[in-house]
Amino acid sequence: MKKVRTRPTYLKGVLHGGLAIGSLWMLGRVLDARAKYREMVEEQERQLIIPTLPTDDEEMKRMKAARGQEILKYGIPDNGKDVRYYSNHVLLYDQQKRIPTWVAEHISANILKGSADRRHVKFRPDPEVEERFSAQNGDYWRSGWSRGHMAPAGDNRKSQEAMQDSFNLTNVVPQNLENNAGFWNRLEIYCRDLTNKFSNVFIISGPLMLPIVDEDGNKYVKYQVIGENNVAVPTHLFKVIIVEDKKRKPKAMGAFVVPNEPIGYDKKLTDYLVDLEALEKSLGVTLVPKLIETEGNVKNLCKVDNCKLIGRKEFELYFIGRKLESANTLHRLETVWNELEEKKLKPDRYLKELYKQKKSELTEQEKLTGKST
DNA sequence: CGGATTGATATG
DNA sequence: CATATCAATCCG
Repeated sequence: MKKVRTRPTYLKGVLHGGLAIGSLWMLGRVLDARAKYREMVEEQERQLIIPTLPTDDEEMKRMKAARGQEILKYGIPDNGKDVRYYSNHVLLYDQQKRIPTWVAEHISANILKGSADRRHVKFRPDPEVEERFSAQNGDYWRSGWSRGHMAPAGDNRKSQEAMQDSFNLTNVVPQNLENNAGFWNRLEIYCRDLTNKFSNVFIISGPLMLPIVDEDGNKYVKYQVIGENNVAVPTHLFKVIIVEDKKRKPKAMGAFVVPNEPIGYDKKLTDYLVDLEALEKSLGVTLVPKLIETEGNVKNLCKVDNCKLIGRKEFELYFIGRKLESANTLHRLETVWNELEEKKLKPDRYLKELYKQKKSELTEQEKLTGKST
């Protein structure tokens, strides 16, 4: 494009008529007018000429940033997607879906020790999230979906603060109850058991919305939303596990994607083993960017370990133990104890001992309250 | 360990 | 009065 430059008419007289010799006043006026003219031309150039693309990348960046500042005069749209830090977990929260995008944690045998109790803690909206972008307990109530921890309560017994943090709804997704209490629970127990074999275990968990092919042959991402706040129900859940050796080097990694539905004892964890790259692609997130650097040394978790979840009998014995521990009446204690026979389970020495101890404890207690009332 | 539901009580 | 909170009970 050619620049259009017109000579201002007010200068014509001066230039055509020549300078008035001896008139410094006039010379001053002329110089003044020329300066003014140059200024005007430059201004026209600034207005009319589209700047040529600078070859320098840095210059380009600078220009875009400067233009961006003008464009975003009224602020940068804010989706609140800053990484959020808590006592014992870190997460990215999705304000649109009202669930986390991912939740990261680190556990070790030492970190798992503790006595923080989930009975003294309640699910609550995350106080750090703007209310209109937050899920509420009411959204889950009678929805048919349970509130599933991503960073499990059982990984946060170290302190009551960590326990309470894990009950923030930013750490929760709508999860099938049977899945939550069953397969997913066993997966979480498996992760905790890994700390007996490996010094440190790093875990990232989160929800996934996978596309399905509909009758028309097209693909759709479809998910239910619950409650007034339209909390998104994930179609699947993922968990990435990294275990370290004693030198604190990454030893093995496993990525799993599990459907958000009941999963029975007939399924193995390895049935849900997936390629990390594929999971990341589907999620749109590079989950462990710094693991890539040492990828060559990181083995498949299920080859280093067997990726075997706790079995049915072991599992049922496990939570019967928990129930015996929490029994507060003799009647309750007996009810739980009778479950063993119903399920044809044989109590081990620990369970028998626990039962005996609890029985004498509760007998004593009920004698006392019986007398006082 | 992972949860929901219900009913009594407290509260504005 | 309706809603919030807690304790008790229950299930896999």
